[in-house]
Amino acid sequence: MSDKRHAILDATLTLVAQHGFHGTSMSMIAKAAGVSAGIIYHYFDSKDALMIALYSDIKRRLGHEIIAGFADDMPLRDGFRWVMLTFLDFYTRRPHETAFVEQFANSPYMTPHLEAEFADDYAPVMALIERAIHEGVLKPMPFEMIVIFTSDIALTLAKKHTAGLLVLNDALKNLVIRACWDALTI
Amino acid sequence: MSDKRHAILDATLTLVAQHGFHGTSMSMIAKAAGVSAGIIYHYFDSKDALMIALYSDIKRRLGHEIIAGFADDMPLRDGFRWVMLTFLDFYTRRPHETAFVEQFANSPYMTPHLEAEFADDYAPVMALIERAIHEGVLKPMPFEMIVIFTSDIALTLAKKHTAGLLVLNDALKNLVIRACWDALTI
Amino acid sequence: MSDKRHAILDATLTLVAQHGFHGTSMSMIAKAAGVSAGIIYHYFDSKDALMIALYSDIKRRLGHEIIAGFADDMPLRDGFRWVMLTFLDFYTRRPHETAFVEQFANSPYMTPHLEAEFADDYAPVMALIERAIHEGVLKPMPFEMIVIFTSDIALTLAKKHTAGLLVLNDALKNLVIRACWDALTI
Amino acid sequence: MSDKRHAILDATLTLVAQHGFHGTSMSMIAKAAGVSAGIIYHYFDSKDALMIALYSDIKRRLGHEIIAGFADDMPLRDGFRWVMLTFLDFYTRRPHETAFVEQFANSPYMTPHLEAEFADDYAPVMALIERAIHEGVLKPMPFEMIVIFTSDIALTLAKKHTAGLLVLNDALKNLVIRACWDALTI
DNA sequence: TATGAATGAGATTTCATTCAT
DNA sequence: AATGAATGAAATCTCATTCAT
Repeated sequence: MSDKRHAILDATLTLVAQHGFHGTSMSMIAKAAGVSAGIIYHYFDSKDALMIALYSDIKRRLGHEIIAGFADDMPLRDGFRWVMLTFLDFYTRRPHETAFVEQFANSPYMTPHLEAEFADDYAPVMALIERAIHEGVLKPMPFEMIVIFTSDIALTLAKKHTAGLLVLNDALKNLVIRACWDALTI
Repeated sequence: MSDKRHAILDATLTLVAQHGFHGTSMSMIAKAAGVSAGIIYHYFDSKDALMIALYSDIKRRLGHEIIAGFADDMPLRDGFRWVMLTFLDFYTRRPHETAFVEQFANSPYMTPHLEAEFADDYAPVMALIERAIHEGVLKPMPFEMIVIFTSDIALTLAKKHTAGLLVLNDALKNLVIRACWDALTI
Repeated sequence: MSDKRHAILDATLTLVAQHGFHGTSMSMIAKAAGVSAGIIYHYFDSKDALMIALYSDIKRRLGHEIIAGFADDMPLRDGFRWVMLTFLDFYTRRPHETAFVEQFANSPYMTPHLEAEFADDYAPVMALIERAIHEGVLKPMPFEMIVIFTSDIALTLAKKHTAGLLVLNDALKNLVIRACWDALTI
Repeated sequence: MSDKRHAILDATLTLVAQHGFHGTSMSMIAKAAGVSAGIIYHYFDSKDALMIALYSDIKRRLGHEIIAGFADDMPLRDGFRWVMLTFLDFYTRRPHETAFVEQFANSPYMTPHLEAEFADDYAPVMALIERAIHEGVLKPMPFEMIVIFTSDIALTLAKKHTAGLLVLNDALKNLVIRACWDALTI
């Protein structure tokens, strides 16, 4: 991928995290990326398309980080722990990405159709969940409840950490992972 | 409070829930509220002030709904259940308010200073939590963890219900309340 | 109609006649009309809508000038002469309107649907033509041929007069009116 | 002439006929012609120069078609008929060229100086007209009147044919040729 | 209180043209 | 002779806010 495209995405991420979608103009992005305003439209069709591309990018990277530590025959509990730690890690180490994702997810940009595009990137996680259901480890509950007690909790927690409302040390990580495991399993 | 002020807040709520902050202009609000564009500035200093006023309004109303069912000498578990049910109810019955609050909370409008203003409206809940800590019922954890396993979980769940990703029936409500109680208590 | 709306239409007419659609920017129009750029969008939805409104305006005014001299029981030949003289007069006395109409008619703005909107303004002329057909004065020919040998010829002639390619004096007017009458009648 | 130059002119013709000057960008032309945007500037100095070159091209081709059927000693009436038929043919068979010429002729591109450049291409027609004047066949009238009752009428008629407003069959062609001959001759 | 015309800055986007390769 | 990324000015249009009435 071209250097310039990357610089544009990078500048967008930082600026939106700080100023929001509304507060981030295309000329601000151009200036921060060190490119001309016009060239952004060579790489992205519109401001909206740029935002969507950036969201996709982040989701994909997060998916890769999760998959990276996966083994097919991992014990369920280890898999769950790895997923939670990766989420917590990503969301705390990358506050800009996290802020962007949160804004995006609660904006009119977000559509179910878009979300479906990342299925491949999270396939191993899905496989893990299906294995857990099959082995009768999980309480019977809708799939989205599992999302809540993994990704959503991790995101919320990391945001509060970044905001300085709590300190996400190892003890708290363990506490949350344990709490969520207890919440999900029989 | 004047009828017009109320109409403006109402129109703003609906429009922002549908189109986002960015997609909601003052003239759209004026038209939807059936008032002139100029008069909005009689009731609110600026667009930002209007948004902040609306957020305060919603938070206050939510606080009142929670307090309404409170008794000082309520058993802890009953108090917890009431709080959870009220959150779940409010967030599912009022999807516009919920969407607005979520967008607001993840936007540059939000400041810790602002959040502190609602302390009074949630005082009885705080008292309940302090009683629980004092009685040694809760696991030792930062205060914000308690927020996560009550308000934040309820909000996330209600959003998924509104989005049609799951159905929040009584069984699921009980399941979540139980899971969160288990997560928080020793 | 408001003064400002009129000033905008007036400025647009002059500028487009001189510089063409492409060469006439909204800010040029605003400056020439002595208004701010934004207010144009209070009166017209878009640049296109402004151009279409101006075209309609001119067509309507031309229609009124023609109708003004009409009597229902006019001899056909007098009616024809009046129509031709009015066209020639309008197109020579109003070179800006003429240049604008010509550009508009040969641009993508023009649609059959739009043209149909002026039927009412030219109804008496249509009635005259129908009377001529009914009385068997005209050669059998498509309606548009009649347009060619009246309006279109007059426009072309006036343009050449304005361009200095010929001088449209009374003698030439009579010659053309006679030539067109001969072309159309049996 | 190079293939690429030809492809560029061809693409420009089609696009301008459909979208107008304003609606036709250099990159649209490049894509339609299957060349890079930059190379257009190797063949033409600017967008304006390209448009002018295309106009010249069309006028020259039309001139050639007319001359092709000419004999110096042709009877006047046959010459006139040939000229009219060629105009009608060209303008109906080549609607893109016709639309382009019309737009161009009514745009700021057009200058008398430019028009004078085609004198050579239409020299035999001019000779025919001079012969007609010399032989006393024509009514005394300005030269441009002759243009109106030949080229301009043919163009207008063909445009209406292309627009579906009338059908230009042999009968109508003969009617028009006769009408114009009558209009011009004593 | 209330209107809505008016402002003017600024937003997104387009596009003719250039230039390193 | 050819590419297409890059520029930067300018275009259209929006919008929070003001103000005469």
